[in-house]
Amino acid sequence: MNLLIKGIFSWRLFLLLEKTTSQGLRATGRRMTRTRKAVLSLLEGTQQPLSASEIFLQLQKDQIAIDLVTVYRTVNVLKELGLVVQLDLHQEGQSRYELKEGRKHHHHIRCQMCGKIVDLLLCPLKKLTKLIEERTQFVVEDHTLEFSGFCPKCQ
Amino acid sequence: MNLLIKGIFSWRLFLLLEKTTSQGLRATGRRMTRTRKAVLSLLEGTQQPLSASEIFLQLQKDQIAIDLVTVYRTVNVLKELGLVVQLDLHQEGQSRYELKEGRKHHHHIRCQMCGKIVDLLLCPLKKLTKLIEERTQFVVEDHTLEFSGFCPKCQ
DNA sequence: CATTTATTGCAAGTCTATTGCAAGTAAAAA
DNA sequence: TTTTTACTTGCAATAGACTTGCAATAAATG
Repeated sequence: MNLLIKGIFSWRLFLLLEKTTSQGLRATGRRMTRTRKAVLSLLEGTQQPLSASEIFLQLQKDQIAIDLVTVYRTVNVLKELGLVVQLDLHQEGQSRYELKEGRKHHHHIRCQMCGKIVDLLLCPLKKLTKLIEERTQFVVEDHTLEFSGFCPKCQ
Repeated sequence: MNLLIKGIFSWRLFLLLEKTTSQGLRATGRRMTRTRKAVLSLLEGTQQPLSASEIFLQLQKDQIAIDLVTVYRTVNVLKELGLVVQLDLHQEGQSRYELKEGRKHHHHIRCQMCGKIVDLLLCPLKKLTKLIEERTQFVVEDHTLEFSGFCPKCQ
């Protein structure tokens, strides 16, 4: 398996690709391809959640030719496999994607000025979920929580 | 002022239009028009938050001809005036609008099956906001919180 | 009721994302 | 290794939500 995407080797990336191939793709009759490796590699090496067009542009910079359509299809496959989380942040008009692999459930805060996104490593909603289920008679499956404001640089 | 939209008179609607005109529109050099009355009237009489196209279609049913573009412009004006809140619910791909007038800050739960949206008359995030400001050094301006799951009918 | 200028409708455009299909290619079978 | 199978990709076209330009319309004011 060719791991030398962009000429950079990462042990974490190797494990991620291995696991994705054997437990994710192969198990669902899918294949590990050049483009899927490239997208996984990029997401693995990036802090901020990326949009489809950002992934497209970054890979273009890295001399990896992938159609934008393929980026959309790829992140959707990775989402189905549970490897990637899709974020629909308020007032962004586009989705962002981040690796879920090995990360705890968390939320985000976004700067209204520069768009910087920072992880919030907390979730205060477990108790609240029960209360809501009692009050509304819904079965709660998911929640989204997002803060926005001004980051230190933009205040 | 013609209040007889759809031939139905409502005292609450009368007060809303009066207040909107004098304190909102007039104060910002804007005008109370047939279309703004119609949109306000519809939102005032609806429980669920409505999307632009839903507003458009409902007004068409009510024999009130308003262009979809005008609906978008109208809800944006009402949003600027602070009379309407824009909701960008997860996985909906479109914004919804609800009257803010006279309502407390609240959040929503949405059925993943039928799309029904129910108000949650609570907000557990006041204390959390301070903690987040301390941890991230952001100044928090806003937050969004949304639950999803299955409503009683769809379970 | 005439004037001023905000507002509307229509057409066209933007942006994000999806779909159909022929060509390309990874993985299994021979 | 070669062949076969069918999953993937790129390209073009399309869909859907929303915006913009502009001429025509219609509120508000004197």
